[in-house]
Amino acid sequence: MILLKHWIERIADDLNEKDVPEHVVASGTSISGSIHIGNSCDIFIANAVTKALKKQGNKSKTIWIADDHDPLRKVPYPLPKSYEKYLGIPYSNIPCPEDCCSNFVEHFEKPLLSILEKFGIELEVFSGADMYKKGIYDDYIRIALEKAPEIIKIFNKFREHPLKDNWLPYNPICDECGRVNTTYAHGFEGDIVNYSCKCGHKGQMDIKSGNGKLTWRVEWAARWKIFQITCEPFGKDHAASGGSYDVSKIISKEIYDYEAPYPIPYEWITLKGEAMSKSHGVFFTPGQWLEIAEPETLNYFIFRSKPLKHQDFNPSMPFLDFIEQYDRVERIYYGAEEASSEKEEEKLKKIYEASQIDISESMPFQPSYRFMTVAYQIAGHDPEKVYAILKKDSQLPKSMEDKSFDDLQLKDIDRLNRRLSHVKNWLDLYAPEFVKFQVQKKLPRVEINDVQKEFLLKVADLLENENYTPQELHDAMYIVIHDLDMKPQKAFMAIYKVITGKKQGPRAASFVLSLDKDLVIKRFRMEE
RNA sequence: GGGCCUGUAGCUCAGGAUGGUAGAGCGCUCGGCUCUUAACCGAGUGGUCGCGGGUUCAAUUCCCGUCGGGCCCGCCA
Repeated sequence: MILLKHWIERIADDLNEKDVPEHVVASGTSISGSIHIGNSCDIFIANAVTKALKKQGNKSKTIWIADDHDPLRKVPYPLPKSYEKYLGIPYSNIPCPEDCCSNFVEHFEKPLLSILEKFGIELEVFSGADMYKKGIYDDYIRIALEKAPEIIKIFNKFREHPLKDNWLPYNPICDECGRVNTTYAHGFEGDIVNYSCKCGHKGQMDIKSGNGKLTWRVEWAARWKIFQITCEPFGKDHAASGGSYDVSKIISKEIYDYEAPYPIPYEWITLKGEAMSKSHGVFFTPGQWLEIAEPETLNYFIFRSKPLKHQDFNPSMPFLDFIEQYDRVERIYYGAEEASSEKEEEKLKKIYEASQIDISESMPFQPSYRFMTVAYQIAGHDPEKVYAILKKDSQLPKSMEDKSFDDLQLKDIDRLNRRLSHVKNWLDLYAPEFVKFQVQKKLPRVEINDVQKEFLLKVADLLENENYTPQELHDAMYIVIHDLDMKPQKAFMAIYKVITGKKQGPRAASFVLSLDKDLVIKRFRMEE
């Protein structure tokens, strides 16, 4: 039972076999637009591996390299078409689209880098463009140029159409048009490379200037050695046989004499069944995640299944199920709920552990996310009121049933507040219309029949004369319904119509009681 | 041409490395005073684990094959 290991631990176990002074787990992201939960997966995985290695007593760190020397290939959402003029130009040479950052790269990496701390992720940040400018790649470029014939041989093993004999694994940035994907380097002398560009320009450049780029598979291999990378997660596109990992692995060994890192290929995450696409605007970022839930829940999303499993993310209704699942796992972890089997318990605990940033001693307060979508719409962001609603509707865990709001610990109130803002954002951003309702400030224009009116009047009288618990009111209302010989559905509908203007709503009795009594009575009497 | 993932309850998916005929959530049904709702609580219901072989005392799990679904690489990175 304790033999069960999370896949992150297994990877750490494998890495533990390697005899290195320090593990370097690398992640890297192309800055081709907003960085979303799909392509920032490697950061989360890399961080988790580092954490697991440290737990074993190994020295380890996570690094992140911005692939910002790559050329722009597609204009990312939501930039205007006019950005097409930058196609082919390295990201690092493109201006900030909103004039808020020093350039394009900063504009898109800032939203990610600024929130990593919230996820408890520590990493060393590097810029590809910077590395070229500082000359870190220089020796590797020299080797690549000299060993170009060998590299061609390796590449050709995987190619249908062999590369030309004069091909060089290096692309200068054109002096004239600024593009890096339209140049062809055909010769070199020392550090000077001769090239021609599709724009018609023929030129020479010095590799030391940083105005050029190793071809990807060679760059990747060089990078492994430069940073002494021992492990790296990457998208499945790199992992296909004959793909870039296969080739870079050989380049690394034969050209740079470095053992390729332990690979962790991962599957892409789809959004409501659609492939995430930066150019089409179909994506969901870690920052957006934090608007609607705690950082641990994203970790849970990523770590609950093996990295090559397909995962779909849907922030709409299924998100509520997801959060409830997370809460359940949390309860199981803290022994507040029993899992269906020992095996399941073991597994879920492992996943929970892997998802936590700091594991708290006692179980965090879990005001039901789903229920709070209702409570919030009644009470707004008023934790005391919301707490009262939770209490009245038996939504509190046993240990809190008797506690009043004033008895709550600070961390519980904190948690309640945070979840309230998450729920608010979810309602604003992703909730479908049918779960939304609003207590109308004035009597909405509604059509209800005489029996329904009679029902409301009688209930108003009841409320005026007595204080009820939800159950008592519920029962009392049914007596009225019975007396009037009406369908319950019609009765409830009347309540919702005069209060929210809709035909449906939250469970009527507790809903009515959670509202201001005078308002309800007046409303039921159709007074205002 | 090569490779990966996937097929398990009505739906979404765990499990599979260490073989001993299966789990969750949602749904559904029922109950909670006559109890609406994708928003409450409780109980229950639910599967020849895609198909065919093989190994084995025993296969959902391992092996081979096959069919269906999704995706990646074929040089852009």
